[in-house]
Amino acid sequence: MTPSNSDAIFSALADPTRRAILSLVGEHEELTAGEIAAHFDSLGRTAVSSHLRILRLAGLVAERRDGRFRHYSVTPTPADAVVAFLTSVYQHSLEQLASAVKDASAAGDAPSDRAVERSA
Amino acid sequence: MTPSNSDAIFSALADPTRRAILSLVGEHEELTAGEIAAHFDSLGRTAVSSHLRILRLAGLVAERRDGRFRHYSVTPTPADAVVAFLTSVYQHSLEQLASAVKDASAAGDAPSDRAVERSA
DNA sequence: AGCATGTGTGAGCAAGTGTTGACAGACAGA
DNA sequence: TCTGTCTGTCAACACTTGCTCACACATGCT
Repeated sequence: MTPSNSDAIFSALADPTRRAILSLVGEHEELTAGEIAAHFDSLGRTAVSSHLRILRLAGLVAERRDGRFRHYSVTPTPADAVVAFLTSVYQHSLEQLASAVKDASAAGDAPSDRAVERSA
Repeated sequence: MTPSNSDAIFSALADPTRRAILSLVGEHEELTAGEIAAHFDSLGRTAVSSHLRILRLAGLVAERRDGRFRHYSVTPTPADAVVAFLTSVYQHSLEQLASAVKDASAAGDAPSDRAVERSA
């Protein structure tokens, strides 16, 4: 029994590169490791591979092996731990959070991590 | 202008101790640094102080100075960056996320980080 | 003023994390 | 089968992070 899955999830999310990878994969149906690595010039292939491994271990991405390729996709229901935590902390202002989610949903267009800067 | 606030937020959330502190503070209106430290026997007072500083810098907790005491409380609208990111990644299964939030809300009782283990 | 209390800060050390380079395995095509 | 491509893993390095100890600052009480 590992202590808690949320540890792995939050640790995985802590790294900006991994969040970028997750965003990138989320924008597509599936991406191969090579395609992902191609998007990060400043990063070596092995580095991307390592990040992918961590994301996979955290259950945030799924891996599908197809010949010599490995296709990655975001796991559909992964945010459980995150939502559970947010709930436990912000239960008081939960309606606010819910409406924030709704607003974000209405926006439709993926904000992409950078769009968050406005919340400075 | 700092590049992005989400970095600080996700980094702050990456540490289990800090999440525990955040949960603890969230369960109360306000807590002094000493009260918070008292809840973590395995942790020194200065360690808690350091975590508090990181949480404060990330904008996750607010500090109110009252005499020689410092009262900490969770910031009401901090999850913006988290929600924005989740949205960008899971926009496809966003309704699911919204309903998860609603369910958690309905549960009422704070799950507390540990309750997340079920999502293994 | 003097002392006790509540709390943050800086130095130093132990542990963890990310990146790179070299190597190994799996598969497709000739 | 042989070669090239796609990808993961291992060892080593530098960097970052968290913890403790000692000290400093501010406030309240006597």
